[in-house]
Amino acid sequence: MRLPRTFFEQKTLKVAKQLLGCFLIRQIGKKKIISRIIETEAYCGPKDLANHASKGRTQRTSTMFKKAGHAYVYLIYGMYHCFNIVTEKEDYPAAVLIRGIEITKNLKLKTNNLKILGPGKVCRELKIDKNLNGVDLIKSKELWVKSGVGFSPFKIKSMPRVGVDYAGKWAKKKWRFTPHHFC
DNA sequence: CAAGAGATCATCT
DNA sequence: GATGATCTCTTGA
Repeated sequence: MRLPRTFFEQKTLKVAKQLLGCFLIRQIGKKKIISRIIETEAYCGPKDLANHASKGRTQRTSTMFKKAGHAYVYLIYGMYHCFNIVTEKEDYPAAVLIRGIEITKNLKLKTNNLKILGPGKVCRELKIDKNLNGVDLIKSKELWVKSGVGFSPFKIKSMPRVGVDYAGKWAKKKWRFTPHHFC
């Protein structure tokens, strides 16, 4: 079933971990792309210097201040999009970046699946662009998340986030999550 | 195989 | 006018 808003209103770190193994559904016209989330990164609140919104509310980051469950999509390095899901309460800037997915080509989840690692590649594969910025994943017919089998919490590996060296001590936080067997 | 540079533009100063 | 939550290709050992 589709994940309810209450799921995304939990603590960002918890959402990031629980999203692993959930299904990400992208509906384009009559085509449906079903994928499973296999890597996430947490961006928690205004104090997190790696978070765009740590410098305050601007036009770009205003999406992150929305209610939990909205999509935050932005363009990076002029050519790649990154897809985040807003978490926690309204007016609190926090989000989970979707870094990696696995396309499920058949209903059996074992083989024949294509792994997409890297936020830029995820968006290219799912045709996510800034038109989807601000979309409500609770209501959207184009993009939403379903609960999945999930991975055991004990198999989740955490590591430092990527590309955020400028964030000082926040850069060392192990807020990047992936199931253990993908490392 | 590792390392480095280029592509390319919305957003903020 | 500078820069970035990236990716890919090219270079060179």
